[in-house]
Amino acid sequence: MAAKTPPRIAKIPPSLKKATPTAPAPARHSPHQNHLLDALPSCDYERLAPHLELIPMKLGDVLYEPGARLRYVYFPTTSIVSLLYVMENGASAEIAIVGNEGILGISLFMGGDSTPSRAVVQSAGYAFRLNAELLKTEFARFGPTMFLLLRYTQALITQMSQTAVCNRHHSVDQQLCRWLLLSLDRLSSSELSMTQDLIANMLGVRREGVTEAAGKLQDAGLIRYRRGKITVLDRPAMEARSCECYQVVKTEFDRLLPYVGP
Amino acid sequence: MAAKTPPRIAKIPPSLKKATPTAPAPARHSPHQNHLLDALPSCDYERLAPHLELIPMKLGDVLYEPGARLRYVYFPTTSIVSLLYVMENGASAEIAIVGNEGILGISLFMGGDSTPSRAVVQSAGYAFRLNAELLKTEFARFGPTMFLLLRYTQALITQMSQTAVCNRHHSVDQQLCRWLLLSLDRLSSSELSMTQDLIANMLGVRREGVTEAAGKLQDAGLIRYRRGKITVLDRPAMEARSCECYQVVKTEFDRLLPYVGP
DNA sequence: CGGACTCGGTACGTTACCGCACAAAGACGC
DNA sequence: GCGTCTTTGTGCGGTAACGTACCGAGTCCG
Repeated sequence: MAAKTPPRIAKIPPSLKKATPTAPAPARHSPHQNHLLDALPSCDYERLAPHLELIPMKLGDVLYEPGARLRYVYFPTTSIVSLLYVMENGASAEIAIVGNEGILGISLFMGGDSTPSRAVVQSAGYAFRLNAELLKTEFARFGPTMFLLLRYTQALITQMSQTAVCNRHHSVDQQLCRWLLLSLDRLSSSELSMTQDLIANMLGVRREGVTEAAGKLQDAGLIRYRRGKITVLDRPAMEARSCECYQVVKTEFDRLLPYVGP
Repeated sequence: MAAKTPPRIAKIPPSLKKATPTAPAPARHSPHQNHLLDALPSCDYERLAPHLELIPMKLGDVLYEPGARLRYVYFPTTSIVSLLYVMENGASAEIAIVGNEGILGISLFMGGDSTPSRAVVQSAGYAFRLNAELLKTEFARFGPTMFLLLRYTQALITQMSQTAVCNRHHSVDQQLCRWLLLSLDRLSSSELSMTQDLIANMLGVRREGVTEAAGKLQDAGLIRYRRGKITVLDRPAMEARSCECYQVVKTEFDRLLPYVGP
């Protein structure tokens, strides 16, 4: 395979893009829906709060491109964003998922100002946006916010590492379970708006492979699949089918960011 | 495969362990052989220098186990260390390589105190060891050392991400080239002491797969392989055969840590 | 120098996933 | 309500990597 491998690009499915409502009423939105923001000590939070802007995140939106200088960081509330690596030949693979437990743009405070990865909205919703300079300033106070961000980064590293191992050793079936569970944890509902093609791009496998794996799950009564909507019916069974990678990542997040408790 | 996959554990090959000399004379060793230490501003360096201990690193030594509290950090000079994830069934895969360009134990200052990964010496040599508390203290001065460590961590994240993508999309042939090049960059010579079995464990593939891939490289005149010794004969050709992952990682390291120049 | 062990090479059937091609079913716009 | 487009389902041949088994060559050690 490899060099010959064609596209497999994360194209934006136009139908879903419209189908997905631009998300629930922003009225109910509070920065506290993002666990990271919620965990800030109040004095740090007060400083940042006035500068947080609520932003709608549409499916397929690209928050940043490889190498581009970051101008904002994002704290998702109801949206989910994927960190993707896109290769020269267009093939892609997801390396991490970021939702209401985290922040997008860690390379800003890590010192890189940019990353070789691309951030794409994988599930529509909202996020709070913050100017890059303001976050850098806050980070440079060397207070609780800094340590929180670093702990989050460490958790993200775990997720990336586990993805690497999972890509090497686990079947598409198992990976699909892991992926669905990770996504589910970052949403309030048990329904995902997501085409199989999109999932395939995230996992870096063929669309047909996802169709087959999802078919098995549906036959087993674990999920219901209907044209871009997945409903998870039996979560415990999903966890049993998933590879250990899901639990490892979840455990490490809980350990490093204990406040995230549901 | 997956669940059924048996061992593939990084067992310590006893023969190589002895074969490899306990490394060159420590006399010539200086902390400046580690690029990270070398890049410290002199006032920071002076503070740490008295506490750096030169430690021999034998092939197969485990510097830390998953979940264990870190007591030291290590700055390799002539040794190379692999970060491995070992799975429940014993299967393993490398997620990053650390040599004289870096440091082992980043989770210490990232706030985790431990990682789910295991660090194994992959190429014998030396490293400077520093007490964990001392590094933490230095980090907490929020000076140049901190920013340097964070930039290194960002580079390491890139390496891990690229490994994830590489595991998904590239052939064993390509991955072997990438791996050899990354290892070579962290040594002064063009010869590696390394059994094919060990390489297979790092890449998370079968030993026979490595035999075959290495055979092709040897037939093409790019390397010479003789019982645990690989000599790279034609580096440019290796780079051409490798997947883009090698260059991506190298470029990002150079960007974030420009002083590392050879 | 000879036996034990390690390491590398080779062979063979099996499997998971790939690439391609095409058909059926659902959603949407007019 | 009809045509169009998107999404999902299915089938088929090809292939890279797997698991297993075995053997020869190199190395070590008594």
